[in-house]
Amino acid sequence: MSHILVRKLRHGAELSPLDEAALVGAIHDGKRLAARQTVVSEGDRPRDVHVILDGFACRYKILPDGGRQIMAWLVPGDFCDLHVAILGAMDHGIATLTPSRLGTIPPADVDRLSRTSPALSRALWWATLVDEAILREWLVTMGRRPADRQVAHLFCELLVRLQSVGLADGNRIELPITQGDLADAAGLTAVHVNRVVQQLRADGLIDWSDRTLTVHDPRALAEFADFRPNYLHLKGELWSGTADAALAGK
Amino acid sequence: MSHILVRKLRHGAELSPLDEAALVGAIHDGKRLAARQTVVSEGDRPRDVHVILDGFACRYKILPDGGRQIMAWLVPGDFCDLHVAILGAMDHGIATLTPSRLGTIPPADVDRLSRTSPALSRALWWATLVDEAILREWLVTMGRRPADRQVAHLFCELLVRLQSVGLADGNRIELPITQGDLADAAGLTAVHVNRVVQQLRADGLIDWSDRTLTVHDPRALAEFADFRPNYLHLKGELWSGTADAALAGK
DNA sequence: GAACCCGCTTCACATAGATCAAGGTCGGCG
DNA sequence: CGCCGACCTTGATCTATGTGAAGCGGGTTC
Repeated sequence: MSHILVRKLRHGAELSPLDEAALVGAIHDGKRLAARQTVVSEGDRPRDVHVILDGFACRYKILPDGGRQIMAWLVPGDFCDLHVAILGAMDHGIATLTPSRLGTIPPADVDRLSRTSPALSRALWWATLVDEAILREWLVTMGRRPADRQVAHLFCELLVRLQSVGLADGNRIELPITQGDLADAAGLTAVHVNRVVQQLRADGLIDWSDRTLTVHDPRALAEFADFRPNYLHLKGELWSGTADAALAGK
Repeated sequence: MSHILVRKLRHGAELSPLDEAALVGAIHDGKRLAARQTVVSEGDRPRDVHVILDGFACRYKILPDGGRQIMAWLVPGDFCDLHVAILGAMDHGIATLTPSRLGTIPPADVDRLSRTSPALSRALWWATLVDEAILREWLVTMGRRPADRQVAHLFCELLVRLQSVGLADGNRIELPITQGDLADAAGLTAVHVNRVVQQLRADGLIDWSDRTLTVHDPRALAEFADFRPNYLHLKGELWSGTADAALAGK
């Protein structure tokens, strides 16, 4: 099976075998980290670009009162800091949520690859723009959707994202994060997330136990959450027939 | 005075006079739009790239219940849809908030410029990455900050962004948007935004009348809002001495 | 200059979600 | 093998913000 990063980026551009080989060749097998370890801190200027090869991590900021807001899940295939070189210092931190394996790529190689291959250049742009699109959708969710829809929406997104890189077993994914983590991402309280999750379970929409999330009926959950995967800009007809099609026909 | 787009992008890269001329030369003077007009709709694949030359616009999504979430302010110098070509269809809409003037750039020219000039390429990346950083900060604000801080934070950000492109008169900016618009951006209600704005006025932090926002003491407002401009990744020492410096010394 | 409309303001009341607090369960570690 | 620390669960109560409704002022239209 192909490299996780290749599986992801194929959604963003048509990569030639040469592109794929060059990309994989640039990845240095990096460190393993335990759960809840800092990968990069706010203010850092990391030397290398990090890629998640295995495990879950997140982007976050800490507030003066000690609160934490998670602004993105980083799952296998995701870049942590593709373009720090351009921005200078990190404006947020990155930490693992579960034991993880990270790869690194020297920034010079990133530059070279994207100058050499139009397809890779496009793929890297695509990955960045999708990250941005996800942020926009999270903003909508936090701003305008009630807590239960919000949590359901996060579940839908995670399912699709993991499916898109071949890390799902049907409608079941490994989701070894904590309800507290989920709360920090949703802008809710752990207590309230707990109540919401239990309701989703009681409604037969999901099962979440043994670090495994099972979505019994993805279309029903998507309907409930008002989840439309268009913002993930994936190739292929993931979940064809969801509200996505409804929008297209509008 | 130089072109608004140049003034903005100079924060992202060292542009040579040639770069600047090439960039400005690529901009076609576009249409004028009244307030509250759609520029691009969700699902569109706009032919040209749009730049705001004058006025205020926003990115937004509409929810099934009719609610609107604004996900970004677009002010003069901002790109509306720099990379639709890569993503395919727009996953959100763009609309003017005030009467505006838009420029357009053919996507082929964008490609050419960024292939030809490393500095321009970097500047375009920078603009995109800053948009993303702003989204992250908004997420933090919506998730973890109370309504009054949230509104104050938006004011701080707007002030700095407009200052950075020379559109502020000291600590005063033209802010011809509606309290309802502000509410749609903050994920609040117009009623509640009204209460909060009045409180900020009563506390002597701001004045907002005649479509003009005056920040009496930027450092005090920033302190109140927990605003640190680092995420805007601007050149120069805007507001040096704010909490930003505190973080650096941490 | 009357009629309107839009945005601002205020008030009374409702509620989603926060907060505080107390168990309970389970896996890891001494 | 028993303790301890994370995490989950539940309950009671509080509060920030939403909802619904009404009035007001200024600018625009006819």
